[in-house]
Amino acid sequence: MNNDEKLTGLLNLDRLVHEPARLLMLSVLAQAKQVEFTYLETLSGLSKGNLSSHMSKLEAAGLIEVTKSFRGKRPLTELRITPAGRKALTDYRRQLSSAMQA
Amino acid sequence: MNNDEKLTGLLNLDRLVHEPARLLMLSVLAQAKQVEFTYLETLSGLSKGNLSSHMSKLEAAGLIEVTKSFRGKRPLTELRITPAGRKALTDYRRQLSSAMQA
DNA sequence: AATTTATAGTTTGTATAGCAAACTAGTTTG
DNA sequence: CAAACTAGTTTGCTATACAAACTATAAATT
Repeated sequence: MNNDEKLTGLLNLDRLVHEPARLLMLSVLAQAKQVEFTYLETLSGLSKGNLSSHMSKLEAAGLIEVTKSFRGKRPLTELRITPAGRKALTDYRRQLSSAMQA
Repeated sequence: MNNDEKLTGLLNLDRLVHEPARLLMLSVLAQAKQVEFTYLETLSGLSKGNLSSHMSKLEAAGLIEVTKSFRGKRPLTELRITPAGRKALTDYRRQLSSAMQA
């Protein structure tokens, strides 16, 4: 693969992963077994609505799993990365690194 | 800067540079003194309209310079990266690398 | 006990932007 | 001279990122 091909590869980046908010979410999820919605909210500073929307998209694409339960009497939403999500993140990183060093 | 801060830095990425088509354009421009519009068109496979639009945005932000002239009797549009553009690309890469290795 | 405030999200509305189709303007070719 | 090609730009559509408004429950305050 020559230099130009590495660069044009940028156009094939997975847009779902490329979005900064979702890239952050996946990166955090890749490092923990499980993460709470509210933790991500605090960490990222994103609005609940925005975070909820990104969460739904990642879930719909099968990159994360979401479980809703209760802690005491309060709703508790937890997120986990799936094998597909881990692969998507890895692939994304590989493509980007390749283009970066080009 | 701790791990979380590196990751949340993703949210501060320059969206102008982050867009794959423009990242490609800047990356190509960073490696050559000057590049023709038609060259980028062929290389990227982007439609003329799309390319023109991205070019205008990069120019408006001062990241590239565009000169229009004639080669023989045909219009010739050439693009060059500016110091500001080079800096924007460098900063973008640094931020992303930092988050990637986090 | 009733009202306010806080928690934990979801839904809705808006504004931006990426993309290609359609258009403009000039040039070459048959 | 008409058709086709070159080199871009403008326009219109669609998708999406974002926050404000909303829902629902629980805790705190008066």
